Amino acid sequence: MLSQQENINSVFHALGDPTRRAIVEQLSKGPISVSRLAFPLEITLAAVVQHLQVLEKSGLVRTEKVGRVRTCRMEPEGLLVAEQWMNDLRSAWEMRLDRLGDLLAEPDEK
Amino acid sequence: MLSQQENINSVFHALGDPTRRAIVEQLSKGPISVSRLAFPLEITLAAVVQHLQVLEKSGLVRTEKVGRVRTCRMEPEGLLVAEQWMNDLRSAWEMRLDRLGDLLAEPDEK
DNA sequence: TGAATAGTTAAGTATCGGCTTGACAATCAG
DNA sequence: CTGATTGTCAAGCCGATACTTAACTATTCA
Repeated sequence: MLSQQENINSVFHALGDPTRRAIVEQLSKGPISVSRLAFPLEITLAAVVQHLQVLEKSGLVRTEKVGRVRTCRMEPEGLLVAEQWMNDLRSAWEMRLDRLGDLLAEPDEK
Repeated sequence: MLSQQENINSVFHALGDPTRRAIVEQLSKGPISVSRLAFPLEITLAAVVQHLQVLEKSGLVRTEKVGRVRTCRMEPEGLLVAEQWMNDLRSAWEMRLDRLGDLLAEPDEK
């Protein structure tokens, strides 16, 4: 089981690579097999499989093999940790601005 | 000038590193100098400066030097491209689900 | 002026990450 | 069974990157 910190790390690390972002963009349009995923990317199947392993460990993608074809789907829940991290960051930033604003508005409050 | 794609890439790449995320977390609490930023990170000043260069090029951080101290601030606008990318991804995913739902609800529509 | 503070820059190192190749396994179609 | 499709695994290559060290600059302060 991944700790929260490790999970955040794996998600941002996964999204840091443009090829992997292209993969999840494709998956957002619907499930697809590994080889059909590979085709427009112009890299080998093996490379795509490696990207998929990274994405799967991060929880952004789920895959399932039936017969000889592995079908890949986006896992929207996986995005949550990243979205949450950014929201928290913004909140901290804005809370600080608010406190600053209060101080400026009421400089001589008791 | 960075293209949109290059910008998305630089932001996600910047956030892919845990030390850099720690830096922007610290900056969300307010501006701070480079050496005060470095202290809890347990790496050299030089390393922190390098991270700051990455963050600055991505637009997530702005720095300004006055006298001999460089003050670093978070640039919340920089987050927008990443937030936008995630929103677009979710939208695509949900639009697809909607169309799927329509098909199931009205299987014999003209 | 001299010493301390704060940061910069360049060079080198070592690890990581993305990719390929090539050999292999499993499934399906004829 | 044979051959084609689809994917897997292991090894290695190589460029990117996180980090250090060390020499240097600029500013502040006593």
